[in-house]
Amino acid sequence: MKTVLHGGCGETATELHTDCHKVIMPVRDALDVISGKWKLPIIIAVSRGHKRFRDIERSIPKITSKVLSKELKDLEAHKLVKRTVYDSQPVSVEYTLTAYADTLDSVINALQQWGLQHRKKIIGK
Amino acid sequence: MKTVLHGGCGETATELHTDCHKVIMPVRDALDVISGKWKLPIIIAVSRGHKRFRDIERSIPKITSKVLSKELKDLEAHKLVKRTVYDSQPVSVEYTLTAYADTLDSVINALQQWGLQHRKKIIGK
DNA sequence: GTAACCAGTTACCTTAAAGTAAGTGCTTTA
DNA sequence: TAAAGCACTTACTTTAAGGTAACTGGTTAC
Repeated sequence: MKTVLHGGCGETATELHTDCHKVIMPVRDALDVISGKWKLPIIIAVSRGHKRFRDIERSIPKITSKVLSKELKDLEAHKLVKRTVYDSQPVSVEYTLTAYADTLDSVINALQQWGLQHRKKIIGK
Repeated sequence: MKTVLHGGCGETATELHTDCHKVIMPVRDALDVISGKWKLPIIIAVSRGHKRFRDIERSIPKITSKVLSKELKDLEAHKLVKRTVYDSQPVSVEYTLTAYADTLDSVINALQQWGLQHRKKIIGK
């Protein structure tokens, strides 16, 4: 995993630019972690109680095991998801959200609300 | 532009899945519109008062005119940005946010806040 | 009159994300 | 004992996003 934080640019910054960058940089940092088609859907699925690999897979339309496997590893590396192996018979694996993932709640809520009204706007016209 | 809304999947839905999809689908609808490296940075730049093409270009580190041109068209198609041509001498072009784009405020704020604390967490360790 | 600014466009190329399909090793159920 | 479930992996291909660089056609400032 590459962890990137977005820093300044090489240019002479005007007041407007400086102000602007103060918003753009953190937003890009956040997008680096959560953007892509699958990361938020996976976080949502796990937060709703889907803990097992196949269970998560079934709860997210169209996802494949290959993609799920890869994204879960990314999320684990970002400390958003915890993977626990229980050596029962047979061995079972559980994925849970970390406390850190809970801090994404406001982001998910904002996106959900916006997505809902966007859908209404699209359908309603 | 393709406008996609995420609908149900073909499977028999359990209670958990139904609940889960109610969150996943709108989030994916929202991500379809705003994800990618450049859309939110552009919206932020325009909202901060950068109206002219070259001005926006300069305010966003590393963006190129090709990408900016394409993304502005996308945003216009999604009714988030308005392009106005003034036939002064020489002709000037201005980009402004629509009222609809203002509804993204809570999304941008949530991402900015999360990005800031994420940056602190990464640097602080 | 030439250099620079504006608002882009064009062609080409690289990389990363995602999709397709099949297979692995293990276990439990019918 | 054959089928199906679990948790994945591997190999290959397609698609989309983004980057590089040059160029257009107009305008204005030096």
